[in-house]
Amino acid sequence: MTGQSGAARARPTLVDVARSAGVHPSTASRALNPRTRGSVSPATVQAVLRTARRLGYQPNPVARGLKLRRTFTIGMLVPDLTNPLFPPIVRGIEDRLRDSGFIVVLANTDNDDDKERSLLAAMTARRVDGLILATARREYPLLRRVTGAGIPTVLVNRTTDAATVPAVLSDDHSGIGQAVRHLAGLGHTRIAHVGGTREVSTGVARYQSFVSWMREVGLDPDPERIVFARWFREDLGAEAFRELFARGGAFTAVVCANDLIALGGYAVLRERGLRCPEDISIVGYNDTPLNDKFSPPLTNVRIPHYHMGYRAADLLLELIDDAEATPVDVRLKPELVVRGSTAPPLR
Amino acid sequence: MTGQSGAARARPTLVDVARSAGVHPSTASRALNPRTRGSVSPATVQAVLRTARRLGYQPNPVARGLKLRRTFTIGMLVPDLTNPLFPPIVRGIEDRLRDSGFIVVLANTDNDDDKERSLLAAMTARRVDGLILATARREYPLLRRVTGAGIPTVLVNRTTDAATVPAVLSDDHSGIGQAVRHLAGLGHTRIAHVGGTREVSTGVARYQSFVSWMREVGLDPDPERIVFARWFREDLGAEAFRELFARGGAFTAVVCANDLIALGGYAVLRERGLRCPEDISIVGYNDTPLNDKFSPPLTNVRIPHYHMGYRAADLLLELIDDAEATPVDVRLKPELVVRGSTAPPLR
DNA sequence: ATGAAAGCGCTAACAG
DNA sequence: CTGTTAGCGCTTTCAT
Repeated sequence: MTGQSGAARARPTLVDVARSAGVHPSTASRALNPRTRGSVSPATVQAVLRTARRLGYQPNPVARGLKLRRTFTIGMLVPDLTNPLFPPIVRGIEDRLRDSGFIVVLANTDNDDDKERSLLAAMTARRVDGLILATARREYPLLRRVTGAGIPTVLVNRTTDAATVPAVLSDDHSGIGQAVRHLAGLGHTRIAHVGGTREVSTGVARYQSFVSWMREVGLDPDPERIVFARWFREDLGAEAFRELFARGGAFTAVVCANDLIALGGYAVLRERGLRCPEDISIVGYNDTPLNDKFSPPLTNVRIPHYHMGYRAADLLLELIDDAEATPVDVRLKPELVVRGSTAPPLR
Repeated sequence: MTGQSGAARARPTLVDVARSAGVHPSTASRALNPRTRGSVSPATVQAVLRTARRLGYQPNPVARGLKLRRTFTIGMLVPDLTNPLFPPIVRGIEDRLRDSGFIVVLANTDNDDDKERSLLAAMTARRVDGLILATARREYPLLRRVTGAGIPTVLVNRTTDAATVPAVLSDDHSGIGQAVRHLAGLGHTRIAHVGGTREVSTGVARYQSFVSWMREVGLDPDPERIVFARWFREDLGAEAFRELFARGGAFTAVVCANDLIALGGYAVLRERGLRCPEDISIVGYNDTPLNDKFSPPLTNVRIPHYHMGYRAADLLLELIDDAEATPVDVRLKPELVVRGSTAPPLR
């Protein structure tokens, strides 16, 4: 392992290309830029392009950005990349942005407000051209700072109560509806809900949808059968399940606000010697990878995460192009995936 | 949802601060920069600092970078972020780099050479200050282009045969050794190996370590019991397991080159009505999340992914600071995690 | 200790 | 169609 000597032969600049092609730098600039190329004689364009290629010229986006006041960079904040929810979103964003010449700067906030604040400061200091945030809470004061600074921003996966920026979400009302109808169709009547934290939009939306769909199908959304995990985590999901059992009410199925919570449910059923789906049916939410490998394989609502990221990038690009654009929220349809964790109640 | 008006009140520049503090821009610059602050009178420093704060001045790293020929940005390439192996590595890198004022630009290559080439070009064009690559193959010509361009580069997780740049790896020899000794200790003698692709360093290293450790513990690494998955994927792992069975040899345990392959093994055992661990013990590699949720919970070798990323960032920072540094490879120790997929052979 | 001047690499009026 | 000029925001000699 030797050091990386490699003489870093100076990269040719636009001036080098211009000189070598015998034209003025601004002419070279125009020839190189497809948008302005029209105002340069074809012959000159050819000459410039050829020498640029010969010299291995690559424009310097930093210098370009300094002049244009753009960085061709967008910032993305996620709570925690190791949550399997986020990688597909990030991929969707990156795939969409790449084609437009943007790059993605990624950072994790760990749901830590101070960290998020300083990350946001770092990104605005770097003059990112836009921001995609997967970290929204219903109460989200930090958002004002970035929109106030005039940075185009879109939310993904979660939104705020005071919806001031466009968001790309999945349609939780539809998703929970599919779950509830599936269970009702199987013959369940006493269906419980283990919600996620109501601090974030998905937590409330799924809870509210649960209540409204239960009524819709003619069942009773008994508050006794509704509990909330303090966060979307397996251990806290388990905690919530224990509370549900502790209340002593009867139920034969439970709709969980996400997969991790459902997994916590699996653990608690095992603790109590209950079988899934024979004794209790469970449905998860998100369709994170490997859900089909658990025992039993988890029935759940699949959210198009990759697609959500892709659309969020779309929206952001629009916003960057035209600050006056007034894009609306995008709500993608989820889809129920029936596997082994749901079955008719024993009776 | 209304557009984001927000009047983007012009950010104050260094000149604004200087004027407002009644000094020359260069003095303001010196006062703001901790390194040059010494050559400015304390009074002036105070004045500048105060007005900078009052105006909410944030230095523009783009302009700064143009002058300094640095971007305070490092590029990171992963094959596919949705592979649970990579998020913790990325987090380790980001956490380490953040403190030094660097940001991370992330991109996925999907093991596609063209994509990787163009991504690398995009990153060098942007003058990233360094590169961390998790995409190395044993034969890796692309690497020359970046080292040739003088960009400090560190490999993580995998390395190349011609080790020309430092790499942060896990010690596969140790890891496979722990797996083999665990199985041998349980009483297994006919142990098989389902390797990963030999295109990448981890594939060969684990294979070679398997052979040498089998000999070490006095067992026969029969080639009949060694197969390779074409890639580290569940379906291809299953394919390899089928081939292993098709060969007709006897074996009571198998060491897999990674977790996904082990999962493929689970599926094939089920196909054939075989039980794990009663009929066949299986050990995985990586300790990706949820390995403890499968049935049976997967015994495997845990790799300190987060830490690997962290150290890679460390190394890169050193390299950036001192191009003449000749850092060596770092090899982190893995650790066997025994769960339910291994047991003594029935005999 | 501070100011003057130049320049990083590029683009965009403005002339001609 | 092409060249001239100026400047994005910052740092750094070089003077003073």
